Amino acid sequence: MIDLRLLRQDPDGARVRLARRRDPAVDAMLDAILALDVQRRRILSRVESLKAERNKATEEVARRKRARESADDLMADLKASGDEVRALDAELREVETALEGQALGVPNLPAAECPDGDASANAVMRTWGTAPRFAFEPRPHWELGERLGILDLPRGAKLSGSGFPVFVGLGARLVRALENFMLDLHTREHAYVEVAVPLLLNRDSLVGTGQLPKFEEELYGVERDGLYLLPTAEVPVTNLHRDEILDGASLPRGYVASTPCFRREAGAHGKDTRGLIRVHQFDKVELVRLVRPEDSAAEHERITAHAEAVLQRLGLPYRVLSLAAGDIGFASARTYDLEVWAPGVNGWLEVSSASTFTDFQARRANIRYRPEPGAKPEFVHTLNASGLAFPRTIIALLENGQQSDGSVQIPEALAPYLGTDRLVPRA
RNA sequence: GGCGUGGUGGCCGAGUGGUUUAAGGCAGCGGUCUUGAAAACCGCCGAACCGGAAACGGUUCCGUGAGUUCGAAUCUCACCCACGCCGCCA
Repeated sequence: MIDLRLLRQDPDGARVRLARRRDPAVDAMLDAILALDVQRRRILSRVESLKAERNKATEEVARRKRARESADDLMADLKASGDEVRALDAELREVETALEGQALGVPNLPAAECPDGDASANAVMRTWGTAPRFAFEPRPHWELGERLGILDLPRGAKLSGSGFPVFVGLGARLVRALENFMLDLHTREHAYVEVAVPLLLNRDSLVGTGQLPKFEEELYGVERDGLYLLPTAEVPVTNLHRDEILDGASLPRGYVASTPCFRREAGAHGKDTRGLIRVHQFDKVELVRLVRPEDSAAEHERITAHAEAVLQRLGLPYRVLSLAAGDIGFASARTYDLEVWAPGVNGWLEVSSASTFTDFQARRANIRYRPEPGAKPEFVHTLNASGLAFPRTIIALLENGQQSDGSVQIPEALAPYLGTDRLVPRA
């Protein structure tokens, strides 16, 4: 959430910074917030001075009662002012509800380092590995998956609809292998604490990380119980410490979780959605870090390196993009996308998005820390990165590893987890 | 799902309508003592918001929301959560 005090102090500065997002709705929201903020403080000062008077008079009533004197005159006055206080309190609540509603819709301030412009201005920071050269036309993963007998999209569609893939045999084992491989890497070598978390989450959790109230249509909900299926483990893991004050000495904290993710992908059908490219349910290993504000830029580089390590171990060629201010997500201040090379579909696919949220999520989720024992609590900075999302990793493994005989070579680092170093087509 | 018990500060825990300005303890911070540390003793020690340059002043917060009252941690109602027993169930 935007810092209201900062906005009040320097509204034009906030406007200029937010303008880089190229969201035409933002200016009107800021106008509404500033007006509501003035209104709020006007009502607040009135109701607070009324309450101060009332508290004094109430004490006097108590004093007289103890002295067995009459307080009837005072009590009659207080009855009238009580009604006024109630009316003002109601008015205040209304203004505050409106104010919060607006404030929750304002995106995070982009970091100065973000390139200017929309998605076309995303900057390639570096490229790792080399794309394999084929003496034949490389096949897309949906063909490979079918021929290898590890992917069954039609049956997934039968069970749930398109975008719900079924993995069979070594395909299912590949999912399990990726999970164990990534979790082992991050816990053993990058010192993350593994957590297994709920997949159904309440509203507060989704507001905390910024999915709600704005992106309700992207979420699957269980309306009867007021719960939502997680779109990413970022939500439960970051919210682990919602409404807490952490010991400064315990920072930075790193958590890793492997979970399914559910996304409605409303309106995304038709383009770039074939096979496993864009699905409604997928598994992902997610990294989350809670850090001191002064460390967040360095921590952003670190968490990105942790995600990159997965691709490097798998020997998959990838590139790192710095997203432009007009392309970063709602809650993000700065994002690096990791895109893996997929020769079968002849394109770069996003397998990880590493973001720093500054204090935006911490403010919404009320996650604070004490810099020193006895010091005032401050908001932490939160970061996350996929490490990695499975379907596109599987796409890259199949399409980069494919051989002329239709088999697929599995990277050395993954083979022990899969129990074989080669996937072979069905007879 | 039914019945019962409970929810108080970073943690534990007292408090059944008005000096609660939430007792007491633990943890934390500062000090005395000590070569240093521990122990002991003394003092300080919640959060948010509003006004103010600051000093400071004010308001709110005892699971959440509504209500009764001049006044609510305390009384009433609804909801949420935890625990126990019963029922159902992997």
